[in-house]
Amino acid sequence: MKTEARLFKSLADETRLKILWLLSGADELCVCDIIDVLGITQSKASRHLRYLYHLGWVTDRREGLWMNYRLSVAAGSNGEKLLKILKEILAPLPAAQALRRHLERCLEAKRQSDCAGRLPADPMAPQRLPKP
Amino acid sequence: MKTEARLFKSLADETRLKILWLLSGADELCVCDIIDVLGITQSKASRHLRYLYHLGWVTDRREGLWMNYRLSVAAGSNGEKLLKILKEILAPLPAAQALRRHLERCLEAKRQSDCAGRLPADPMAPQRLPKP
DNA sequence: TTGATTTAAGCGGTTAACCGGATAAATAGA
DNA sequence: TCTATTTATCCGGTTAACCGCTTAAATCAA
Repeated sequence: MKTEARLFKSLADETRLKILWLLSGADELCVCDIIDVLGITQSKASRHLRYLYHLGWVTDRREGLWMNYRLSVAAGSNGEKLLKILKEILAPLPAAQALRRHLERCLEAKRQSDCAGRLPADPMAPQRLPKP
Repeated sequence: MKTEARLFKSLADETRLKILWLLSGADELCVCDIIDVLGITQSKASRHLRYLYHLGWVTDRREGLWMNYRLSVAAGSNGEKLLKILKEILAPLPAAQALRRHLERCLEAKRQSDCAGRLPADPMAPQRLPKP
């Protein structure tokens, strides 16, 4: 039953809760998205994402310099059940809703400003603007 | 969201998981029941039960020397949802099933010997009031 | 009152979790 | 190649969690 306690422990941290919440509303996010939206240090974001990765909550996908993470819970698994409850618990919270909106704003800003330079879509866009 | 992280943290301990599991299969248990079934120290059992009490997982009811605890999750609450998932997660585990059987054996022994297990090995000693 | 019994809480010690800052690794472009 | 950018990891320091032992509090019987 130590395994099950560890599963709950992976949800016993506010930052990880927020990360899972954000990922549950976006198909894929990179580390710098998490950094921007949550306003946390790079080491903190990366550490928690690797933590979730090693526990099987997320998968990683490299795309050039960026590492993208997305939720990965098998249908019928304990993780899926817990994630469902987690969403039910967080959904009514104003703080959680604000986080979702903040994420959308950050993603939109990224699309417009530059980081579209990440995608080989627009060769006319200025390459890699400095981040604030 | 700190509150929600704390809620998951209350399940991030193997002993508390076992206690909730036992309580979910018995209407009421006293501290010494937990001690016997889990084979843990008195301070450990009491500490975790008070922890669960202060978080609203259980209620207490004094009955003479004994303090009885029972689950207390409001219908539709986050706690009720989590408890449901917890039971689904633990139910198929052999360790959890064995725990349930062990609890039944302990309770049966207690019923038969009329609390003898908790008293000094003196058959002539005055009997304490039997528990309903 | 005294003594026995159960439980809660206090006390120190150990371990684990979390953090920020620094560094290393990986990648891409010049 | 060299440089810039992103991410992962390492390093230490701090805090929080958990534990066993002990003591205090509550209860009941003699």
